[in-house]
Amino acid sequence: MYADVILPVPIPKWFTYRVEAEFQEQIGIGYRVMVPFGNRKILTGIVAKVHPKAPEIYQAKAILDVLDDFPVVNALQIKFWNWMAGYYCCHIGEVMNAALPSGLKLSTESRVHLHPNFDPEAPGFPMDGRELLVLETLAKHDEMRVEQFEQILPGKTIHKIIKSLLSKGAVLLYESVKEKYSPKTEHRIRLAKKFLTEENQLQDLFLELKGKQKQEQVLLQYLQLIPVFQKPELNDAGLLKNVLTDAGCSQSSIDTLIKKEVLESFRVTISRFEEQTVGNDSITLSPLQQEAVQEIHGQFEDKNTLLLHGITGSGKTEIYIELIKEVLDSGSQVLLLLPEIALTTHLVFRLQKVFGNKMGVYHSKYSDNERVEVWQGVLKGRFNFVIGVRSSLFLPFDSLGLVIIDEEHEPSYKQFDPAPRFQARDAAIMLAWMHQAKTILGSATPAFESFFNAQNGKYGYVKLDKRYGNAELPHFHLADILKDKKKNLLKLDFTRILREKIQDALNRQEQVLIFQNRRGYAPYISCEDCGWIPQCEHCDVSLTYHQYQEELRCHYCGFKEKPPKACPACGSHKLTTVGVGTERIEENLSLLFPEARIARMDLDTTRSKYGYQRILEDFGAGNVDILVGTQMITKGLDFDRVSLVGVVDADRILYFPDFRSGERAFQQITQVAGRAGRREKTGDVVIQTRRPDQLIFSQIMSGNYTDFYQQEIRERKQFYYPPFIKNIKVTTKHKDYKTAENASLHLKNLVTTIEAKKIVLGPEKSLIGKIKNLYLFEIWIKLEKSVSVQEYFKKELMEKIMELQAEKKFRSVRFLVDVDPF
DNA sequence: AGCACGCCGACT
DNA sequence: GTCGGCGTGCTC
Repeated sequence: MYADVILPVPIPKWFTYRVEAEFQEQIGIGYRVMVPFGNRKILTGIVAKVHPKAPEIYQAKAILDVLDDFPVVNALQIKFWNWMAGYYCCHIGEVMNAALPSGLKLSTESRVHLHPNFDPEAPGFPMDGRELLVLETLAKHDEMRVEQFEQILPGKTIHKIIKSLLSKGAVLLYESVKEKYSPKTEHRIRLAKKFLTEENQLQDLFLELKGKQKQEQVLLQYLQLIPVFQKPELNDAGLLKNVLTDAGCSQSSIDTLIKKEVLESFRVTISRFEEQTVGNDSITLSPLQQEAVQEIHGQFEDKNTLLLHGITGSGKTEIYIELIKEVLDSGSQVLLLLPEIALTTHLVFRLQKVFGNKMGVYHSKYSDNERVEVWQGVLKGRFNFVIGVRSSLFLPFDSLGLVIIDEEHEPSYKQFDPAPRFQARDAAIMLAWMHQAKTILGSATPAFESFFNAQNGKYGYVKLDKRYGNAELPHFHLADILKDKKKNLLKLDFTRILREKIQDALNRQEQVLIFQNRRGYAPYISCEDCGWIPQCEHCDVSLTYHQYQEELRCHYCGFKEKPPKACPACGSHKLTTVGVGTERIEENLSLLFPEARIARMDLDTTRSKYGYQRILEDFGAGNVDILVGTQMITKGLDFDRVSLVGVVDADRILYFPDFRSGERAFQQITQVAGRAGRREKTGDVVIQTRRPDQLIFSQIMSGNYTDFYQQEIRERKQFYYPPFIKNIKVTTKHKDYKTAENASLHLKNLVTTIEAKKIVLGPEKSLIGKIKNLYLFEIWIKLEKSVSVQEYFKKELMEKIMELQAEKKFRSVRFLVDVDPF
C-alpha cells in the first residue's frame, strides 16, 4: 500500500510513501503521519489518499509512524484544500499550513547523545578543542538538543562539529517528535480506596493520627466536604488541593498524608473553556424580523447563497439566532464568520447566552492550545456551532447546514500575505456548496461583488431597512476644511462645526468617536528649508513619526530610528511634521478640550492580547469621553451614549489610487456613522473634507446605497473592473531592481500568448516599490469571468511562471500570484 | 521553503 | 590553510 501525503512544503508535487504492514490497518485519509524528508528532516503531513499503486520513477520511502487513532481532518476538508490551492494558485501544503492550528503540526528536534560504545579514554581519535568541549558537556547532560550548544559555542559551527563527532562514532543523533499541544490538567486529591472498602480502616487511621493535629484537620476537612460513604462517587472525582489549603489546612500535612498513602494525588485533563451555562436565553423576533426569516426561507428554496442587506441597527443578530437555532435543531453544524474586531463585542456574549456551551469561539488571539481544543471540539461534536475569524473556515466540520458571513464587505476577509491568498467570503461559499449548506452574507454596505450577484439573481436578496425600534438615521454635516481654513476657523485640524458639536456632546455628557484612518503622529516629517523627508532604509516609503515613543517608524518592515535633531541634508533645524495621524488627533483634542477624557484605539494601542477589550470596556463604562481611532472603531462598538461621530479627513479615504476607493469610502463612512445615536436618540455625524461638492457625500448622507452602486458599477463595467472581470495580480520580488522588473516583463510577454479573453497590464512598480530591501513589480490580468477560462488560464499561468523560474537569471525571483486581489 | 553540496574570497 | 559567503539542486 502507498499513501499520498500532504507536506508543509511549497512544492507542487505529491509525495508518495510506502505504508508498511504494521500501519495498514490504522491508516486512512486525514491521519497525521511522520515521514522522512530529504537527508535529515522528519516532517509530519496529512494523508490525502491511500492506494496500491507504486510510484514508477522513484523508490518510495516508508512512513515512519501514524500519529493518530482517528483522522484529524476529513475527506471533505481535503477536497476543500485542493479547491483552494487550485483557485488561489498556491500549493496544497501552504493551504494545510494555514488550515491546521500549529498545535496540530508537529515539530521535530534533533537531539544528540553520547554513543554508548564510545570510550573517551581510548586513544586514536584526534579531537580538537571544540569537539572535546561538546563531549564534556554531553557527558554531564546525557542528552541535549542541538540548539543548546549554541550557547556554549557561538557561531554556526555546531553542525559541523557534531557531524565530525558523528563520523568518529562518538555521538548519536536522533530526531524526537514533540507534540505541541498539551492538555490542561488539574491537580486533585482523594482518599485512598482502601479506607472506603473497610470501615475500621478509617477509625484506625484516626487513632493513628491522634496528636498529629494538622493532619487530623486535613482529614476531617476532607470528609466534611466529601461524604465518602454516602457518596463514594464524589471521592472518585476528588478535590482540588487548594480547596483544602484555602480552608486553612497546611500544605505540608497534605503532602505527608499523600506520602503515607492515606490520600492519593492525581491529575485530570480539563477543558480550557469553562463550561458555560447551557444557553437558555430566548429571543423574540419583531414582526419585521419574522417576515425576513420567512423571506429567507422562501429564497433558500432555489438559492444557495443569500445577501442580507440590513442597515446598522436593523436587528440582523436576532435573525441569525433564529436561523442558527433551526439548523442546529435539524442536527447540522453552523459556522458564523466575523472580522476579528467584531469578535470582542457583545455579539459574542449575546450568542453565548443563547447557545451556551454548544458554541465554540475561534479567535486569532487564542493560544495554540485553545485552538486545538476548538478543533477537537468540532471533531468530537462538542461544538456544533462555531463563531470565528477567517481561519475558522478550516475547522473539521462534517455536516455544515449554514454558513453566515457577517460584515461580508470587510476587506479583512482577504488574506494577503502568506499564501493561500484567499478571500474567506468566497471560500466559505464554496465550502458551503461542498456541504450542501446554505450561505448568508450579511452587511449594511454590501461588497459590490455580492450586490452584483444579488442583482442578477445568482444570490437571493433580503433587505432590512428599518432601524430597530425605528431609531432614525443620524444627522449629517459636511464641514468644508478649506473654507474654514480661509476664515481662520480651522483649529488644530478641527473645523468649527466639529469643535462645536464635540463641545455640545461633552456638555451633555455624551460620548464622541473620532475617525482618522492613519496611525502614528504624522505620516512623515519634512525639512522646511530643503524639503528633505526621512525614508526607510529598506523600503520605498517615508517614515511615520510616532511622537509617543519619539521615533520614526516604517509601517512596512518595522524599522525604527530616532528623529534627527537637524536636517542631515542641509543642517536646518526647521523640521516639521506633515499630515495627521491618530496620535496627533489625540494630542490636538486634549489641547482643544482639556477637560475631556480621551483614549486612542489603533494598532499601537491594541497589540496586547486583550488590548481592544480593555479600551472598549473602558469606553463602555463611560470612563472615556472621546475615542480616537482608525478603522477599528468602525466596527463592534454599540454604545448607546455615542451621540457624535467625526471623520477628520474623508478625502484620505476617497483618494486612494485603487478602483475600489469609492466603494471603500462609502462603506467606511457609513459604518462609522452608524455608531452615532441608537434607540431613541438621533446622533450627529460630521464629515470633514476639502471637496464637499462630491456626489458620494450626498449618497452617504441619504443612505442611498443603490444609487451609489448604480453609478459606480457603470464605471466598473466601462473600464473592465470586477465584478465584470476576474483580476489576477502577479508580483515579482527581487533584491535587484532590474531583475525584478525584467522578470515581470518576461512574464507579461509569456502571459500575453495564453489563449484567453484577457487584458494584461504592466509591469508597473508596486505602490510601495521596495519592501524589506526587495523590489516589487506587478502585472495585472483582467480575465473573462467564465469558470473554464479561468481554470485553463491559471494552469497556463503557473506553467509560465515555472518556465521562467527554470531560467538561471530568474531563479531567485519570487512570483506571488494573487487571485481576486484587493 | 529549507538544507546540503560545492566553489570562491578574507582572515587566523 | 580554514571559515563562511551564496549560487544550485533536490526533496517521494
